Amino acid sequence: MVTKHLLTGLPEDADLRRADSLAREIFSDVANKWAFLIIEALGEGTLRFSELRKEVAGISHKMLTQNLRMLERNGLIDRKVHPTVPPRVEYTLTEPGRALRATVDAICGWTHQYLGHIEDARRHFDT
Amino acid sequence: MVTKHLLTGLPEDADLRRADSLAREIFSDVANKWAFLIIEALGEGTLRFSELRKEVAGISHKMLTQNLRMLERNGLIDRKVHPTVPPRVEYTLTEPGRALRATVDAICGWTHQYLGHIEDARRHFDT
DNA sequence: CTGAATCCGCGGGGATACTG
DNA sequence: CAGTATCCCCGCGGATTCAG
Repeated sequence: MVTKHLLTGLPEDADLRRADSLAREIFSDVANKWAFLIIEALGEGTLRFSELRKEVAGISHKMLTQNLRMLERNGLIDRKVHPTVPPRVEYTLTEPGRALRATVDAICGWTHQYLGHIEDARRHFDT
Repeated sequence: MVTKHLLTGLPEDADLRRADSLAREIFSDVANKWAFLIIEALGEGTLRFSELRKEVAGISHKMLTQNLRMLERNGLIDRKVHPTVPPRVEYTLTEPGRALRATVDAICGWTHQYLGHIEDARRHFDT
C-alpha cells in the first residue's frame, strides 16, 4: 500500500521511491514549528512582513524570511510586492496552503484539548 | 477568542497567558518531524526500540531515545518494559497519541495530494 | 519596509564507548 | 537489546550591516 510507505517505508518500485523521497523532503520542509506558526498566523487573511514578525512571537528576522521563501517555493503562500516606496509586501495562503492550515488547526485543537492530560502526564513523569 | 491566541497571540488574562505558554511549549516539542515520523510509524501497533529504529528511516539512536522520552513525558506513548534478558521494551501510542496521529495522517495525506502542485510550484520558483 | 549577506557562538545531533 | 554518557563538529539561527 502506498500510504504505508509514503513517509517511512522503503518502496520497491522506482517511481514510488522517487515520490516517497520527494514526500519526505516536503515533509521535512513543512513539518517544523516556524512554518506551522506562520501558516497559522496568516489564516484567512493577508499580512505584511512586519506584521508577521509581530504576530509570530519570538521569530527572528532571518527565520521569517527563510521560512517565507521556503513556503513560497513550495507554493503554499502567495507573495505580492507593491511597487511603492517604502516597499509593501503582502503574504497570503494559497489553496494548498489553506488546505494544510486545516491540519495545523487540528493540531492546535489537539493541543488545546489535551492540555490537561499532558500536564498530568508530565507531573507523573517528573518524579 | 481563545483559539486565536492559543499559539501566536498575547492574551491579557494571566490564566490564558499561562495556558498559552504551555501550549506553545507542547507545540514546540511535538511539532517536529522526528516526533511525527515516530507517531506515524507506531500507528495502531506496538514496536520495539530496534524496530522503530528501522522503521523511521534515517533517525539516529540518540534522536530516537530523545524523542521517545519526550513523547512519553507528554503522555503520547506508553513504554512497557519486559523484565527479561535481553531486555525488551515496547512502545505504543496512548489515546492522546492516537488522536494526534489522526492529524499527522492528515498531513501525510496532504503531502500526497499536493505532490504535483508542489513540484510545479518549485519548478516555477527555481528560475 | 523588505530582504540579502556576513559574521559567529552555541547547541543540535552524530559517533562511539560503556552499563544493566 | 535498550539506554546513558561523553566527545566533538557542523550548521542552525541570532545580531548586525548594507542595499533597493
